[in-house]
Amino acid sequence: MTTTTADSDLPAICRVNQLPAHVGSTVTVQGWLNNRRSSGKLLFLQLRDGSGTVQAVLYKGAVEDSQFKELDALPQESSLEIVGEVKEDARSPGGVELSVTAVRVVGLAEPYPITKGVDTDSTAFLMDHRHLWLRSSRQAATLRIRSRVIKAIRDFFDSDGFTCVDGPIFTPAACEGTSTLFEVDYFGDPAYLTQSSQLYAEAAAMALGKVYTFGPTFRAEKSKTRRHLTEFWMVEPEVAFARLDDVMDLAENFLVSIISETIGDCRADLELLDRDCDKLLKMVRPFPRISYDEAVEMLNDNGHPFEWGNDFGAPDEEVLTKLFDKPLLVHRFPAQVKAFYMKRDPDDDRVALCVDVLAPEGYGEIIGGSERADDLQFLLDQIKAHDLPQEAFEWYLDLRRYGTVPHGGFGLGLERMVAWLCGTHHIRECIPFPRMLHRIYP
RNA sequence: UCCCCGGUAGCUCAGUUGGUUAGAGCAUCUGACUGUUAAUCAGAGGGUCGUUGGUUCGAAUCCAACCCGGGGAGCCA
Repeated sequence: MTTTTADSDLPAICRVNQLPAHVGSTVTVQGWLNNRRSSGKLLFLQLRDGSGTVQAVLYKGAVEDSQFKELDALPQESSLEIVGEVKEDARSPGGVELSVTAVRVVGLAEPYPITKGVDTDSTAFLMDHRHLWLRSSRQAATLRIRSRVIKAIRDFFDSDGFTCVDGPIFTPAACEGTSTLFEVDYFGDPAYLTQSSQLYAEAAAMALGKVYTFGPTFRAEKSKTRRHLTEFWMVEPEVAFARLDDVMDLAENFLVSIISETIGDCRADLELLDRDCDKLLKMVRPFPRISYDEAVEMLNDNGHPFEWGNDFGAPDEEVLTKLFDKPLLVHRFPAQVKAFYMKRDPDDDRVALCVDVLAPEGYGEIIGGSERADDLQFLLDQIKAHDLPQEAFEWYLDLRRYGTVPHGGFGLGLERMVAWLCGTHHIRECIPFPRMLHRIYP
């Protein structure tokens, strides 16, 4: 419980989720009117404060008749300070309720657009009202889980000797073509919003050993699927002297840590979202690891013809992930479908030392990582073969000129991770204000 | 960029051989009710049927173009 400052005449303020500890006390609850029901001389005000909702019971006569009448007609989402005694009552949702002695209307609301008939099928309407939709219980729960996932991510790396070194948002040149980059005017020259901090993370790893970057990422792809945003958050660890097996171990430990940490603190929110936490807690090490070659074989064995050399599409991933009940690690893809900076497998020059982590239940690729090419001449050849401007990469090539070492890392898409954890169908609900094709408001 | 679906009240939707004044639930407004749980009950207001053009005596309904949105593919995290 905290004490008030501005309105010190009111009893101590209590958040809704703390009310059970204050049965018998008179407290103030600050929040918004979630719902209202009346029964003649009896009025039920359901108040939401971000930590939960509580039912406040008001008898006619407890306040002046004129105020009772005003409260009996109060629009949804009006903001209130309610003073009342905390009482246990089995008839109240949540077990405790407020027996009201005073109410202050802080802000009278206009008729609220999101009404009972609006459900999650009304996508365009809810997206246009995203700023209000956040007030619904499912959206608020999702954002609390997102916040906890972010903390779990930072805690995992911070407690394992990693240094957080965020990459720049403005970048000078494309690392993989400009078609998927957002161009901005940078004092007369073109610049681009970052679509990965990986190259910068590699530079930082040569200075600090173990680093991670965490920030927004921008992709100008015109993707319209439940797995895509044009602006999303990505965490990218990078470790000097790490080999592909180390990268896969790190990814596994990382995912298990996020799941257990988040469930530890957010079980109620996950259950509100109808997510089966026990099922998630079965995601323990080791995760299945298969090579691309084995994956191709599995696809063909399961009546899903697939030719070696192609990248997996969403339907291919679905077939593969349905064969397992844990995240699936697929490693050593054909180099031709992967980025120029990935190291080749010394045992098979056709494949790259890379790994994709595919989440179960159709959430797709949540992690992509690799061991990086550490040989200067190989990178020079790759840049030429990919038709990239070498001068833009001189700084990156310097990392191979001045004490090159094996190293690797991966990137995890935050919203895809949160969507999988929450069981949310579309990742747009897993970021406060999603940016998509056709969507930049609010 | 390609494929599929849609656009009727603030919201969700119904509305076909083309035919009076376009309906329902929720929301809003008015009233009733001393334990409601998405409260209930009675009444009221609320519409450029996405836009433009065409066919027709007559179009929400049929045709065309366009606009907007949704789902998926590709690409990716």
